[in-house]
Amino acid sequence: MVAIKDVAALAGVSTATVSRTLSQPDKVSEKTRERVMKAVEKSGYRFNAAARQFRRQRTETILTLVPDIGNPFFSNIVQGIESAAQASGYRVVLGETNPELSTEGTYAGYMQQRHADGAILLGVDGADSFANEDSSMPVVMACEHLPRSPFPTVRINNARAAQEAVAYLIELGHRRIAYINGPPDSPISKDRLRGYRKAMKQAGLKIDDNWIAPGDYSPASGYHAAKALLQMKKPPTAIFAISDPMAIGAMRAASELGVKIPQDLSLVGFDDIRFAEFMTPRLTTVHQHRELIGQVAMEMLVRLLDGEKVAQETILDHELVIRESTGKPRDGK
Amino acid sequence: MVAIKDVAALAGVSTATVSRTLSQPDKVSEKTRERVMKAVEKSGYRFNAAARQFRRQRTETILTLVPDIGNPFFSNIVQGIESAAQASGYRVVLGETNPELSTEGTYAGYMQQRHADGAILLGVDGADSFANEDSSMPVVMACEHLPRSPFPTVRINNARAAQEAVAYLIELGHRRIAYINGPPDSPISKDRLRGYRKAMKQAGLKIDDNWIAPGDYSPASGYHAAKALLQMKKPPTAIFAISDPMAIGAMRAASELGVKIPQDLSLVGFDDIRFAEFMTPRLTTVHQHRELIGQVAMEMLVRLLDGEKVAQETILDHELVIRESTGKPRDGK
DNA sequence: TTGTAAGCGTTATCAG
DNA sequence: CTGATAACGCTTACAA
Repeated sequence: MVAIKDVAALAGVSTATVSRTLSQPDKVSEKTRERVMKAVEKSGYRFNAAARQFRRQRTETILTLVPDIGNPFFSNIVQGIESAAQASGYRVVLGETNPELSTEGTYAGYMQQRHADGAILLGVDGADSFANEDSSMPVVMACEHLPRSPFPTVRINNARAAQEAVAYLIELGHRRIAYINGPPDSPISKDRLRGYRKAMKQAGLKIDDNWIAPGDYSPASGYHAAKALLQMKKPPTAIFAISDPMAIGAMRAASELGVKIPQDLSLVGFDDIRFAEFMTPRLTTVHQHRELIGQVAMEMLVRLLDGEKVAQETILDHELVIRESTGKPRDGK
Repeated sequence: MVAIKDVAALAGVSTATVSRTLSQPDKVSEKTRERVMKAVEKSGYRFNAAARQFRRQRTETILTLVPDIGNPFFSNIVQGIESAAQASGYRVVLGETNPELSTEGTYAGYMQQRHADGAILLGVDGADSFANEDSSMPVVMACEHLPRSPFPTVRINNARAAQEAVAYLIELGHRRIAYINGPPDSPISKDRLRGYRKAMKQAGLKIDDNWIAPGDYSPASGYHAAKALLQMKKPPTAIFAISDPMAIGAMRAASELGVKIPQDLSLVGFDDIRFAEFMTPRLTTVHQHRELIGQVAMEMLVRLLDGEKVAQETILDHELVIRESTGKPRDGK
């Protein structure tokens, strides 16, 4: 194995000089630099990243924990994280927290064992174990905030976004508005449900508990939820699904039941994934700046790693994007 | 910083014993183990992964290079890689090769600098730089094969899959069948195009060059391609798009032009992403076992890292999934 | 089963 | 600007 000392011998300099040439070329005279680089070439030297990480006690790696990489919403956030990480010289280790795919606790001891310098958690799955370890760990949460969490968070105002979406449906004239939920214990679901309830209440509308259908963000769950909703004796005239994949599932259910969107049913999604504007009808949804969320999260983490302070909560903008899946309800409905 | 030697002192054993207790607990007597574990607790010791990686000269990390994580096809493959990696004790570092997001060459020197023990390349982007370095590097390619590549590959038979899809359209009675391509220089596009040509030729059908529309796998590109295709004087009665996102874009284009699927236009996609079966009409497409591709790739890489031999080409099954977006052409067409 | 001790390859410090 | 040298914390022969 060719190491720095071999290059040093070949170039007739010290190991320190070789190291400097490689890491801080400007601290070395031009002549020396050339000689060293030539020796590097000739010797077939390959830098040993593990040795540097060991010596510096920094891995320049961050862990990103994602509930479901298959969901385009999360994968777009990961893209933002990855490009920001690249720009700051960090690597991204990816871990899925989805319990169906991931062995419980695989990543729990990850920070503990100093495999990574910091972590970004997309959603609260597994966040507890991080909080338990040592709350001074450099961890940033994205999308979702853990109540009383020690970790800075970047997200949109989920309650308000949901409220606006539902308010828009009400404004169109809808009174029976159903809601397809996410995992019921997740803060994100709770926030959005709160927004839904608030909008309904402000309009003086009663909520039938059966209108709140369970879901898990997947298209299949949206499909089943909508099927059930649309087959009620007095079905809702509008559905608000808190993820686009669920909304897409709901579109499918409506189509199978001969329910026309937006004539018979208005539908609003959440996230504005790439596919939303290609649906027929084009999907009305709440846009989140997905790449930006990832970028901001990574930038916050870098500041944390540099020992700087960051805001405990960073709230990014969202936008209700009105397209074609929403309209006025039919008369008499 | 609490290190093994501190734990050793506290437990009254040697550092070797502590190391063994942590890495190979069965090589240590029960009594000692307990004593050491207690000392670990008391001292607040945290394992130093970098030190182990350095000492062992193995990072237990693999690099996965993905053209576009935002494409559900790739992200599902990554899920397969990640879960297999977890099962084998490896970590996955994720890198995007998409030149719009990624700085050229960021990951080229990655193996060179021994940041990872091996790599999985999804698609050939950037594969050259790996081949240049040292062809003995543990690298597995997935989805796409590089002609004369030194790297083992796992993929489906793309040419045959495309041929079957087109043959099916021909069998339905279509004669004017258009094709939405991927990046023209990629082997995957070439293989599938070859399959398309072969099927057409076998049926004695001429191909109008204008039927081969450019695309890049994205829904937007499929949308534009289909728009152009459907506005020809004598438009095709069927379109074969070699990615589902492009097919979804094409559905949108058809809808805007009042072209009914499958009555006026049959449409076939490729990959069978999650959303395909939720489209209206449900999308006929070529199913690939996405998670499996990732898993197999990872398992091959593990064997490579263990010094075992692996097959140069592993061809997995695909299936033409016939749903509702395809049908007989209208009479006289 | 346990201990001793020699590294792994880099970087940081300090002196020249 | 360059050199000498001492770590960094762990693993692993080898010895006891």
